[in-house]
Formats: sequence, structure tokens, C-alpha cells
Amino acid sequence: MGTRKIRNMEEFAAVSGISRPTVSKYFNDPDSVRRSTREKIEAALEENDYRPNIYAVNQNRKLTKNIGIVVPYLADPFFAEIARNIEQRCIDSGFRPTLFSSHGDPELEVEILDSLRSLKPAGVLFAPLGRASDRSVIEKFCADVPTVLFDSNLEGMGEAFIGSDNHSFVSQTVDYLSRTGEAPCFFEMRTPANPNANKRRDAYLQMMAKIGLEPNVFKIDGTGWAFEEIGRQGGLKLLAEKAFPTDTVLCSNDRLAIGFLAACYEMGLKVGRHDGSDLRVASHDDHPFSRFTCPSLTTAAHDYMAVSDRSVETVMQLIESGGRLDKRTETLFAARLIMRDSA
Amino acid sequence: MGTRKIRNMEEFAAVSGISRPTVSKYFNDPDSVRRSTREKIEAALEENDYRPNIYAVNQNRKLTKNIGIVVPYLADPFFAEIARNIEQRCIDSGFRPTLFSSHGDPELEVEILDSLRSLKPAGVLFAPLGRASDRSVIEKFCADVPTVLFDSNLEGMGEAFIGSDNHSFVSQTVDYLSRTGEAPCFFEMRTPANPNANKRRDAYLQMMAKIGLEPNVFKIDGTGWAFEEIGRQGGLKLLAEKAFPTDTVLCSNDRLAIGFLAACYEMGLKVGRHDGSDLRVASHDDHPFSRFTCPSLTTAAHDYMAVSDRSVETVMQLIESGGRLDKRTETLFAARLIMRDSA
DNA sequence: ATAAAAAATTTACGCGCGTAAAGTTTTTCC
DNA sequence: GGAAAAACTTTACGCGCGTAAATTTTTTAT
Repeated sequence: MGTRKIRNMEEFAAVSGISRPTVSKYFNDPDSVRRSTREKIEAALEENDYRPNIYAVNQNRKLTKNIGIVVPYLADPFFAEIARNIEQRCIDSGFRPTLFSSHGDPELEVEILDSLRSLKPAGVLFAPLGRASDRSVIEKFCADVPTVLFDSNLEGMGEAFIGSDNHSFVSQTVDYLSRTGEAPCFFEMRTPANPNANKRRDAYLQMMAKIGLEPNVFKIDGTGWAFEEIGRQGGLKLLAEKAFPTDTVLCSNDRLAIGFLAACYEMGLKVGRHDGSDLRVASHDDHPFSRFTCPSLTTAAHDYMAVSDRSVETVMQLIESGGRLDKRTETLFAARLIMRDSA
Repeated sequence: MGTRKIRNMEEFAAVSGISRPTVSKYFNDPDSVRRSTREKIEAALEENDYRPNIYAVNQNRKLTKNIGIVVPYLADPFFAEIARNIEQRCIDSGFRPTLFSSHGDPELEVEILDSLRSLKPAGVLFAPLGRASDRSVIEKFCADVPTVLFDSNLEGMGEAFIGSDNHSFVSQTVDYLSRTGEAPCFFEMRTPANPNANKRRDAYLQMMAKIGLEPNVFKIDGTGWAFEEIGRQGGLKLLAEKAFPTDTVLCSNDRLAIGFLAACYEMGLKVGRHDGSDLRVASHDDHPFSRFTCPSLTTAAHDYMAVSDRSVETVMQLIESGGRLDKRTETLFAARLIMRDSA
């Protein structure tokens, strides 16, 4: 092991006693060489710390082993968690994931896609900003780079979409709330950041119609990704106006709900499902912090694992099929109701 | 613009009417070529969408334009925010940042450093896990790759450290709390994840001695990075035992405090600085969610911007000086007290 | 205008590796 | 044991670009 530093594959091949082309073959797929050969190479690998130069490798390989992961807003722990799962699964499959966050900024999203192009990734897992996204740019990107969309769907773009079934979220919360108390009012942003919000509102209207209750949708102002503050401001305003006709508020998502709960607290309202409470609040997403709100938040949980697992599976399939799939599939996973103290 | 797709710099040089070596020079530094030449190249760039192949570029360049950013736990919005700032500043300086999260796992941290090596980055901005980090691996890494540590210091490692002045956090909160009510008890993990926690406890003890009050440190069990749950469990236990001799609890950090507030709520205790409250709770970090807790959390804020700005400035200096600095500097930024409703 | 300086061009090589083709050795199998 | 198959070695080329050296052109300065 006291040998000098290995500078390239040529030198490493020499010390391992195997020819360079065979060593190259080994690094591309260790099982493609004879067992005895593999053992020699791996023995040499123990003694010397050589690793192929990824730049030289990627320059010559038709397809890199890179996978791009793009999320809209990494400061949202929901995306941090899902990105973490996806990252790990990609590594386990022998790929090199690179994580990007658009930070809620459509221009940054475009820049990321641009920079992703030059990475020549084998595949991309992309959760777009949604409404604010530059659709034409994304369309071109998807045409050039094998892409799987997740979390937020853009009609017809990418080779597949994997996400959560918004209807399943809302039907469970509305059903639960209406069975156990007054009918829920729906609390959302007037101009929601992504299409999931619209699906949730529609599901709410549909559910209320189905069970024969009067729907009440409250749309609050505010743009951007600072959902908590938007929820808080909107909540303060509506609560001051005593706008809610029932004692139950269903928020479009947990981050909005976190802000709304802060507003309730500031207004001196007691939130909860127990006697003596002024208001029930529920929501959707099962945000990592939702169990630490006061009171803990009743919500509907994403199947994080299913979404990230299936997304990675799909992009792997996509890569194996050479970058195109026969037809664009949309996979939605159902939600799970999480009953806590707020409703 | 109707020309065929440009395949390499040779072809691009042809359509721009400039020789390839000069075009290469341009891409390395647009200001290194004559104005008229730059304009010709940029005109051609408008018409054709050519970008140098980064793999070929990085293979030949002695130093890449890559910068690695490593944070211990991206699901913590604090790190997500600081990473975002650092990313942007790197881009503005003409570098390509790549973000990694150790997700609280020391083995993953080692893998990341390993994979970072092969990226041959010009510089690395590294916030280590802390106590759990494999110090010998990190030491070797820092010896090979120009690295600036931030947030969490490891004695002597890296070319510089930039972080927050823990004493400044604690002195401000202790001073404020002791002036406005009963003496604060200190609430922390028994085996904290990083060295900042130890510095904060020491600062607490020192402050209490200075102002002549009896210190009360409560150490709770739990390992890992699920601080909220650890704080909640520890809080439930201590509150049930009525362990706190005063009505004021100072948490080591906001995530612990968020869990502690949940515990208080569950125990039916009213937290706040107003009359009729049972307990005052304060903390440190100004976590992005701390203004949405119920009640909103009185805390001491990091100077996010200063830390991220200075970190990037330092790594740029480091790169310019060829990867080594004359002497290792430690820069600490003071905290700012944020008075909210919890104390 | 002329010399000196600056910038661009031409030519050429090398980076580290993928990969193809032809030849050689080893393994497998009846 | 012998032939076919499999795996390996040798040789060679190319990927796209950085970069050096020598030469030519353009700009700047006197």
C-alpha cells in the first residue's frame, strides 16, 4: 500500500495487474468481469484509493449516472423530507443525485433547468413551482431531458406524474369533520401557488354537495411561498370580521393552518375538538411540524414513502427505456387521516 | 438562427467568426478578450444556444468552478434558509454550488465528503454534524480540499470558521429574562448534537454567576436530530415532575422550544409574559417557524445574512489564495434579541 | 508614421476515459 | 481432450476542451 498516488486508470490497471479496458469495464459494471478479475481489482482498490475521474467518465459515456432532483421550496420541511428519501433511493440504485431548490422563484427554476441540461442527467425528478412556472421552458426541457414530474402536475408534461390524490385528502377530512361537528368552512389562498390547491377546493365543493351541506370558501390574499404569514394575516382578518358561519375551518394545507392557528391564538380563541373550544381547525399534508402546533393539528397525511419510491422507480424505468415511456401515466396515492387535537 | 445545432466549441467558434482558443478564453473570462471580440461572440451566443461541455471543461481546468455546500440537516428550515443564501451568493460570484445534506447521519456525511472529493471543487462550505462527525475523516478532507467551516466549529479544522457568537445569544436572553421576571432555568439535551449547545450552557452558567442568580440546568434524554419530539418528551416529563424551580424556561434552541411549547400546551399550562401566564419560555436561533408558535417565541436571532455572506466571502478569498489561508480565523456574529409573546 | 504592445490565429498536444477491433488466453462443456 | 465460448489483452481512436508556442494582425503610444 506504500505505493505512490495513482493518477489515472492506466496506472491503476498496472498495479492491479489487469488491462485498462477491462478495468474500465469493471467500473461500469463490476459483474461484467470474471470473478477472479473482479477480486484482483477490488484487492488493488483496497490498497490504493483510486476513483475514476468523473469528468472524463461523463465526457465519454453517452449517458451519465446523474439524476437531477428539483423541488420548489426547500425551506418547507415537507420537500426536504421527500428530497431526502428520493436522494437515498437514487444512491441505492447506483446514481448520483443532485438536489436543487427553486426557492419559490420561477426565474431560478428556469436557471436550474438550464444548468441541469449541461449536467446531462440520465433522468430528472421535478416538482415544479406550479402556477408560476414558465410552462414553455419546462415543456422544452421535458422534450430534451427524460423527466418525471412529482408533487405538482403540469398537464401533459414529463413522461409521468406521481403525486397525492387531493380528492382523497379532502374527502377524508370533510367526512370526518362533518360527521363529528359543524360543517367545515374552507380556507385557502386566492391565487394558490400550485394546482393541488385548486383540486382540493374542488374536492371540498364536491364533497359538501354530496353530503348536502352548504359550502363556504374563504379566499385570502397574498402571493409567494410564505404561507404561514399569509395564513396568519388572512386568519386575523377573517376572525376579526367573524366571517366564519360555522365553528370549523378546513385549511387547504398545513402551512396555511400553522399561520391560521397563530392568528386564532392571537385573537384569544381556543382551538380544539373538546368541549369549551371555540373553533375546530383541520388541514392537509401532515407537515413535519403539524404535530407540534398548539393544539396539534388534525390533518391528512401524504404517503411520502410511496410518492418518493414510485417516483424513483418510474425514473429508473424511464432511464432503462431510453428516456421515453410508451404513455404518460399519472399515479396518485391516497391520503391517511391523522386525528390530533385541533379538530 | 436557423443554423444547425452546435456540437462543440469548434463549431461555435466557426459561426462566431472567432478562433476556438479565443472563444475558450472568453468563456473563462469574458473580460479577457477585446471588446469587439466579446461582442461578436455574444452575438453568436444569441443566435445559437451553445454552452461549453462542463465535463470537458472540468477535466482540463486545473480548478473547477464548483463549490460544495454541506449542511447537517436540511429538514431544519434554518439550514435550508442559510443554504439558500449561500447558494445565491456563489452563483453571483460565477460558481456552481452543489448542495448536500448529511440528514443527521455521520456515515452519510462521510459519503458526501467522499463524493465531494471527486467533484474536485474549488472550495467547500461545510457545516458539520458536530459531535457525531468522524473527525479524522473531516481532517483529511480539509487537508485535501479548501474548506471553510460554518455554523458548527471543529477545533482547528478547515481554513476558517464562521458562525454565531453563542455567548451573545445567551447573555441577551438571560439578561432580558432576569430583568423582567424570575430567573431562567436552562433546558437542553443531555448529549447535544453540536458544540454550540455546550457553549450556550456554559454561557448560561457564566451569566447567572455574573448576575448572582442560582443556575438550574435541566438535561433531557434523546439522541438524533428530532429535536422537537425530544423537547416535547423532555418537557412533558419535567413538567409532570414540577421540576422547574422558577416560572421561566430558557431552551437551548428553538426546535427544542417548539417541542417544549407543545408539552406545555398538552399539560394545560399557559405560556406567556402577560399576567395570568404560568410559564415564560424563551430560546435561541430565531427559527423560521418561531414566530408562528403559540404563543410566538421570544428568542435570539442569528445574523443569517452576515454568516452566509462572510462564509462565501471567505471561501472566495480562500480560492483566490490558492486554497490556503495564512492563519485560521474564527468569525462570530452577535445575536439580536427578538421579543415576542412567550417571554 | 512607426515601433512597441496587445490581442488574435494557427498549430499542436494532452487530459482521462469509453469503446471498438483484432488477437490471445482462459474457461466451459460434451 | 478438444472445440466452442467467454473473457481478457493489445492497439488505437476520439470525446470536447485547456493551453502552450509561434506567428500574424490589430491596437496603442510616441
